[in-house]
Formats: sequence, C-alpha cells, structure tokens
Amino acid sequence: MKLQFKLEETDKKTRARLGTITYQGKTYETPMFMPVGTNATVKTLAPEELKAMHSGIILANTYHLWLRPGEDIVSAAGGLHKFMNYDGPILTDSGGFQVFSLAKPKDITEEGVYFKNHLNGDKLFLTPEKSIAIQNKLDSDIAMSFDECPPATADHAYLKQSIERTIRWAERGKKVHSNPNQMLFGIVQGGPHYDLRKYSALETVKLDFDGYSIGGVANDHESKEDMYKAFAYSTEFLPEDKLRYAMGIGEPIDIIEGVIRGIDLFDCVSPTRLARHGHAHTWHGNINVKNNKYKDMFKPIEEGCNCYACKHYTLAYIRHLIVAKETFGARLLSIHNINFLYRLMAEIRKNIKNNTLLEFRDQFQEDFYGVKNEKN
RNA sequence: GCGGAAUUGGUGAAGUGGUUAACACGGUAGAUUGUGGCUCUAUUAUGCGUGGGUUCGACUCCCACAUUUCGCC
Repeated sequence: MKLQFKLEETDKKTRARLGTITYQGKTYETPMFMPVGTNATVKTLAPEELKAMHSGIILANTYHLWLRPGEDIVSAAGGLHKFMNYDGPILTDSGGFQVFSLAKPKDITEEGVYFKNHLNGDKLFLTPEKSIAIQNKLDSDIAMSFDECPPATADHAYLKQSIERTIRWAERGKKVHSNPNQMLFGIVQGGPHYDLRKYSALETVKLDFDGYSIGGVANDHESKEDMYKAFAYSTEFLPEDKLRYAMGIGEPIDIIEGVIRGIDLFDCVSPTRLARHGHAHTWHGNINVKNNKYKDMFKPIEEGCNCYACKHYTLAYIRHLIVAKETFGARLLSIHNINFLYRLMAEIRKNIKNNTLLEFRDQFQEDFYGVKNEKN
C-alpha cells in the first residue's frame, strides 16, 4: 500500500504547511527531516536507534545500491525494508545527484549518463528507465525521477535545455514505473530563476507525480538568497495536496526558511557527516567537539538534551572517542545531531500551529548564529 | 679505557657558509547541504646538543665538553 499524505493545515502568515503521512498503520508529521542512509544504513546507527528517536522517512541511494550489492540481491532479500530491517518509510534517490558529482557534462546525453564507477573505475551507463527499474526492485516507498542536477549558478541557457531534458527523462521514467506500492516524485530544477522554476514546475506537474522535489539547491556555494528563491519559485507552482521535498537541505536555518516557503520534506547528510568529523549541533550553534577546550568538560553536549548521547555520556568522553577515531564517538554524535534535527522539526511544527513561525525563525537565527536576522 | 659515527620542532627527518630552516606525521583552528567515514584550507622551530673560536656573515668550518650509538680490549 502506498504511503498517504494529507495536508492538515496551512500557516496564515507564511506558506508553511502541517501535514501527516500515514504508512503501515503509523502516522508521521510533516514538515519532516529525513536522515540519509546511502548504502542502506544511516551510517553508524542501528534501525532501533533511529526508531527510538521517532524517526520517519529515511533515504537510500539507487546509484550506490545498484553498484553494491546490486538491486537483485536486495530484491531477493525481500526488498529494502527487509534487507536493512527498517519498517518505517524509505525514499530512494535516483542517482541524479551522482550525475552531478561523478559525471562530466559531456557524458550527459539524451539517452542517459555515462559514469565512472567510483569503486573500480568501470564505465557505467544510467538511464531514466534503468533508474526507475532499479528503484522498483529496491521496493522503496518513494522513488525519485532521474534528473540532471546542474550547478545553481549555471547559466540560464544551459539550465533551460537541462530542464527540458530532465522533463523528458521524468516522462520516460514515469512510463516504465511499475511498483504499485511505490510513490514516484518529479523534480523541479531551474537555479534561482523565476521563469525557469515556473516552467520546470508546471511542466513536471503536468506529468502528474505523487509528489515533487526541488533540486539543484545547495550544490554550488550559491547564496542563501538564491537558494530561498529556488524554494519559493518552485512551491508557488506546485499542487497543495502533494508532498514537496527540498533535496539535500539540512542546515537548520535553511530548513526553517524552506518550511516558510512551503516545503514538507528535507534530507541531508550533514548530521551524520558532521558527526563523523566531530561536530555537534546545539541550540547555540554548531560546536567542534575536537576543540581542546572540551577535553575536561564532564557535561553533556547540551544540558537538557533528551538524546541517548547526552543522557549517558560527557563531552570530554565523546571528544576522546572522536580524537582517538573510535567509531562509537561518531555514533553518539550522529544520534545527537539527528535527534537535534528531529527536535528542530517538532519546534517548527509547534510554531506553525501557534502561528509564530517567523518569530521562531528570528529567535533561532539569533541563538544559533549569534546574529540578528537583517530584515529588509 | 681506546677508536669511529651521530646530535635540527611533540615525532620522523631534509638542508646550505649569505634574504623568512624543505617535507611528512602530530597539534591547534576552520570548511563540509539528494555521503567516496574521503578530503580541503590556515597555522604550528626568533632556532639547528652546550661553551668557545674562525669569518663581513656559522645550523653549515675548527676546538673542547656533554649525550647517544657501534666496534675493540
């Protein structure tokens, strides 16, 4: 049975939305943050640890699972849920981002994309049909269309022809999509340009997907302003009753600004990657746990935090683990950071309910970044 | 006791009689947004075992001493 989305409430002052996702008899609230588990595992964490934090959707990656262990193995295991022992909803990325990160522009053709296998250097070819077929077999709950993810600062002419091709790819993918229990999302591109986002959104909506993603953001050191434009210019043309997902967005302030512009779903590698590099989110900004000043700090990462790491371990101990490159340190910080983003989402939802989202944004900006939000 | 070799930062070390002593690791900071547990950036010895001497100028040459190490008795 397909995952169900219901729009519950729309904020009066902003475009923010409250919604519910129903899946396998359980209900999850949106806006939601989705941790990334590229290789069918949220790095260092057991599914039980995620569920203890009331996790919702998690991500896996088509490209990586295609190469290893291969979609047939996952299928033989009974699908991604059984293979990785996660019974919550799972979303798979299409491999489109790997077009951006691993292929050269000249290797992108109308038919598909040539990749260099990052594991052994083999030449690979991925098409929209292939990406959807792999995702059908992986049996995720939400599949992504195969798109090109051009840099946000690419020129208008390049973006235009890229979008047109991405729309043709979306149509081709939809045509072969054959898993009745799986949603399929289209992806809106167009950099920070109003006309391109509008065109991309309207054309993608015409194809009638189960939900819509906003891609091509936070991939080119573009300005925050351009990123937020990309959000707003996309959601303006998307249907109210469908999920909207900003791909790859995970910096706390960007999530809040995305929600304000009508986005429901966010995913990012940042909580787990920052954890592996020794950084922790706190309500007063990110801290670098490796800093010498924490070596004898026998207190939790953040007082009052309800996560497993903060309830049982001190900053001094976690610092020691990170400095000694012990994986338990990365695990504790991953738990803390994901839990932080889950708490952030809960705060966002609460403030939408209370009609105080903009005030929350300003206060958060001040607390987290130590700077008052400059209002223009 | 005699003879040889060595002595450069937290570590391993390169180096030349002449501006700011290479490089690597480590340390200290920073970066990281649809994940290659990768990586990148900045910074880190006012000093070359100690004391003399030669020289315009010594970490580099000479002498003594100390320490380490190898060989011989």
